[in-house]
Amino acid sequence: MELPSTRPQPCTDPDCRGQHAPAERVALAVSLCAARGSKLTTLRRQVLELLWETGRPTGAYALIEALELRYSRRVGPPTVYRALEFLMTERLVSKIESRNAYVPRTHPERQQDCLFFICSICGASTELEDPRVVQVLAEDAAALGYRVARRVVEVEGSCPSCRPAGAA
Amino acid sequence: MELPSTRPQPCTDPDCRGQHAPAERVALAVSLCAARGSKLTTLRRQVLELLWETGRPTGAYALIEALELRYSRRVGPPTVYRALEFLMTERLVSKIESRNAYVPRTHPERQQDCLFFICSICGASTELEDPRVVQVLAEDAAALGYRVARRVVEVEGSCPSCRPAGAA
DNA sequence: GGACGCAATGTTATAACGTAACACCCTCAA
DNA sequence: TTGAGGGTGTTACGTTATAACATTGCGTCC
Repeated sequence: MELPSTRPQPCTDPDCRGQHAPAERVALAVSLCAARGSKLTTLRRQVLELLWETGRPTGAYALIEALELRYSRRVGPPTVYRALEFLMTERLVSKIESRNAYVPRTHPERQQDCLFFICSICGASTELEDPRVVQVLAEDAAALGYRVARRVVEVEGSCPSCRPAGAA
Repeated sequence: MELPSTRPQPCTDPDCRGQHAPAERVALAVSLCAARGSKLTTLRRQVLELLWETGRPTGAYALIEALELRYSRRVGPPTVYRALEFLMTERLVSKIESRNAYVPRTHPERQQDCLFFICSICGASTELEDPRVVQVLAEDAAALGYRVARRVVEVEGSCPSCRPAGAA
């Protein structure tokens, strides 16, 4: 069998063009939602901003606290969960199932679920798209007669920054 | 690049030899733990039996109810969670993160984390080992400088039995 | 045999995560 | 203007998981 030879890009992506600051990420989301005709309300935008600014997977209740701190906005759990649901539907956010936490997606315009590498020491996560994973899982699903609706691929480990110089 | 050509086996495995009934699964676990010098106590064995008998991912609180029904044994959450922790350490059980549920593993003697296909209609899950997934994730991890400790790969979809005759 | 050590389990309480149900409010269109 | 619908607020509760400490059981060493 053959797999696509595309290698993963940890966001050295051509269409990224260095638009990596939280504000730029959010601006992209705003225009994307405008184009889609979906409503990125203030609350939803604030949640997305917080996720970008935090820089790591964040739980719903931590977001509630952050909304209070950063925007002096007191909301209940249902409110935040509804915002997260919207953001996930729009592919602006993914849930890290193994952590009950949420991360912003770098490429909301793409359809495929992506992979996440999560550092168990610092808690940071790295998003990746790898067509080879998609391909292999599709083959396995076909062999089992499964129709794929959603992929959850999360690799837990230690990131380079947390394993300085030569540690295994 | 090349990947190992080994194809996944949905438990048509040579070393399975048809030992697929719950009692046989549990017997295997008993001898495995004996060989390892780890203590598969009554409680832990009962939890494992229940998981095999249920035949699908089961939550901790459902196990508490099942222990009461099946063995007239009343236990609190910590007790069951500790049993599950032991069983996971011994690789006799895996957690399905996307469901907060637990499944018995068909090949506790193997080290690699495996993949799960989960039917969102009937709730059943199918375990699979696919060295290609391991390989691809290892390559991605290397590219990012990550050291892999644990893989969570869960594919949600619909199983053949739940999509009769020709449905996409 | 008794005292100790240690692992396993039991118990209580609570933390963390998530949702149902209903109220309110704002906007937009007829 | 009024009614419909989507978004948010509020209350209450359901579900999942763990901390902290008590008890039990079992083997070992003197």
